[in-house]
Order: sequence, then C-alpha cells, then structure tokens
Amino acid sequence: MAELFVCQGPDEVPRWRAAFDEARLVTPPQARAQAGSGDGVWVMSNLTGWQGLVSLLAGRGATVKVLSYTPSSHEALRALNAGARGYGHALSAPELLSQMALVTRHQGIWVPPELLAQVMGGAYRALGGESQHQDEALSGLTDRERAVALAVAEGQSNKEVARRLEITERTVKAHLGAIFRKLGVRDRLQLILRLSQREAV
Amino acid sequence: MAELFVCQGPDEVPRWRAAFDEARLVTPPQARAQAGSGDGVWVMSNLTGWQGLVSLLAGRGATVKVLSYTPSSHEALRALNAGARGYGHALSAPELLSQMALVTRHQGIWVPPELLAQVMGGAYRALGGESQHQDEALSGLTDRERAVALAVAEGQSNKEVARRLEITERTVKAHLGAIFRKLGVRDRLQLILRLSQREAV
DNA sequence: CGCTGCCCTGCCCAACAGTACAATATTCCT
DNA sequence: AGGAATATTGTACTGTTGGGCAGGGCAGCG
Repeated sequence: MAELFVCQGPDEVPRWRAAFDEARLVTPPQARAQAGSGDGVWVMSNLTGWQGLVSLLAGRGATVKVLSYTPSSHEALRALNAGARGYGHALSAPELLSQMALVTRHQGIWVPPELLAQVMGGAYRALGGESQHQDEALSGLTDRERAVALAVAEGQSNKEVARRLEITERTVKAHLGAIFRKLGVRDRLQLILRLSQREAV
Repeated sequence: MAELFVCQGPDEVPRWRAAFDEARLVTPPQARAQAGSGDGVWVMSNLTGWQGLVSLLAGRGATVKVLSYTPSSHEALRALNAGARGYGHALSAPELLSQMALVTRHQGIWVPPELLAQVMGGAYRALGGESQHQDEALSGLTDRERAVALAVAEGQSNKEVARRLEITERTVKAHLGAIFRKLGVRDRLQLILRLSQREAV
C-alpha cells in the first residue's frame, strides 16, 4: 500500500509533495516493477506510452490516477478506458489531489467537474444515446424555454433571440436562467456543448 | 445538509435505514420542494420522470444518486447524464451505499465496477476518429493560439484558460483576438460552433 | 375563489468578454 | 542591422451576460 508518482524528470514535481509527503517519485520502469495491488499510482499523461502503463497497473489491481497539463474530455476518456479511476490537471491544488485519492480509493471515479458533462455526453452518445440526446435534454423544458435553448444553440446572442421570438432581452435571460438550472449547466457555452455535440448520424 | 430518499410507496424501503438512520423518506413533489444545495438525494429509477427530477435537483446543487432494481449501463449513463453523481443497485449492501455517499460527497462519480468497463469501452470506441475538421480550422493558428482555441472550445472561461496555460487573462484575450480574426468568427460562441460541428465547412 | 405554473417585463448590478492603444522581449529571416 | 512574426502584459473602455428583486397577466385545477 504505497503512493507512487510516475514521471520522467525531477523537474516534474508539481504540488504532489504538499498533498502526499510520504509519496515516492518513480520512473515508468520502476513503476512497472514496484506497483502492485492496492497501491495508489499517479501517471503523467505527457509520458510516452502512458496508456499502456495505466492498463498494466490497473489490471494488476493498482488505483491509477492520470494527471495532465492539458486536460481534455478525450484524454479523460482515454485514461478511464485504460483503467484509470481518476483524471485531472497536473497542477491541481493539493486539497483536490487528496480528494481524488479519497474518492478513487473508495471505488469512485474522479473527473474534473468541468469535463464531466462532456465525458458523460460522449459516453452517452457512444452507447446508443444517438441524437435523442438533444431531445431528451430539451424534454424537461417548457415550449418557450426550448425555443430559446435552440436559438442559443445556434450561437445567437440574447438580443438576436429576443428579436426572433419577439420578446424582451430580459425575458430571454429569464428563460435562459431556467434552462441553465434545469439542465445543470453554468452558462450558454456549456449549453451549446451539451446540445450541439452529437454525431453526424 | 440532509439525506433524502425519494420513492413512491412505503414498501420501497430497501436497506437505506441501515446505512443512514437519519435519512428521510420523501415523495417526488416533496423532494422538489425540500432538496437544496448540499443535500444528498437518492432517487429510484422506477419513478416516472426520474430523469427530470435528477436534473432539477442536480442543477440546484444537490448530490444526486440514482438506484435501480435493474441496473444497466444504459440507464447508468442516462442517470449520470441527467446530473446524477452515483448509480447503483437498489438492494446494494449498506456499506456500499455508505461508500457511494462518501465518494459522491467528495465530487466523485460512483458506478458499479461491472458496468464501468462497459460504459467506458463503448465511449472510447465511438470517439475513435473525431478531430479532423478541427485540425483543418486550427492549422492556420500558432501553437499558443491553438492551445487557447482548444481550451475555449471545451467551454472554459478566459480566467480558466489563463490558469491552465499559466499566462494572464489579458494574454488569453490577445490570442483570442488573433483567433477570431484568422477564423473569421465574431466571438467564442461561433468558435465553438465551428470547432464542434463535423460537416458543412 | 385561491393556488400554481408559465410567460412576460422593468431596474439594477457584478462579472465577463472583446477591443483599442499601447509597450517589451524573443526568435527567425533577409 | 533591420524587419516580421510571435508571445507577453498593461490600462481603459464598451458591450454582453447572468441574475436578484419585484411585479403584471393568463390559464387550469381543486
């Protein structure tokens, strides 16, 4: 039961020390040799062949977390698919790293909140969610809210939506507020990502 | 900060009591009225309109977990996509429920291990060949601009991009200005639409 | 006849986005 | 040496966005 950080150079020591002072820094070959069941392993995604390493260690029973300097939903999916239980930014705050460790140690999955919607959206579409994705997300909305959501998903500004629906900008905002709340997104950007990301059938 | 179990009949009381003796059993309408930010809510997937309820409560800041008598990867994705942070069997052992609560309370995702591989595998296969349209649009940009564009395309704010790339917000704006000019879009909304749509150049 | 849900609006405010007008540093090419 | 492109940051300004507070109108339901 150890905590291992897999990275290449000695300059690659972000804030891990602050979160885990008992941790050991190791190179990929060392990790292959040492890590075993029950260990917590952190792998940097800038290592060549990190996915293979993750698969190997995860298959051996280790709890693998992947850290990246440039997190993305695609990389997150690659990591999780390889068997990682956590994925996050390499420069995350120590408290966040501790949280990741806690969650993953208890059979949980940890992904940055901002990537979660995308990762889930991708996974959902992949498993036969098809283009019902939009309809389903929109089904909980009222008629007016749906109209606003669709217009915003086309990239229209509040002013343009207001003109199209012949209502005030204030009303557009009111509908948008309800949409954000119901769909659990924080702003129109996330709304667009949620609605416009579906495959070309 | 309360723990709520949403179900229809009184006969629907699995082993929750054992895991959370301070919990309250409520009906869907009561849940809508009472649950708020920070609350832990458990929703049965045999309720009609459970997805809407999950969206609503999750959007409100509650930590929602979905329980099913017939778990499937598909239903799990529906739950997570609706904003739930946990999904499991309604008759799970109390220790498992406690674990779910712990994990989800710390921003983690909890899904039965046997479903996880299925979910992730499907997602990964489907996302095999995505970014080509992106490469095309991004090819005219410099390295830095491309990094900014990709981050923005994920829905990140200027502040978040600045943190990720370790530069000032002002610099992010500078890069964005160049991106808008080169790609001929007026703002980040249009940028997202351009990068996330696969056809129609 | 109240109650509730949906729709519409006004005023106001904090935060964020985009840009104009700068300046400084580095690198690569002529 | 000089120029061009890139990367970085600053100050200041305008416009957009999201939302709190507050209200009006209309339909359906018990």
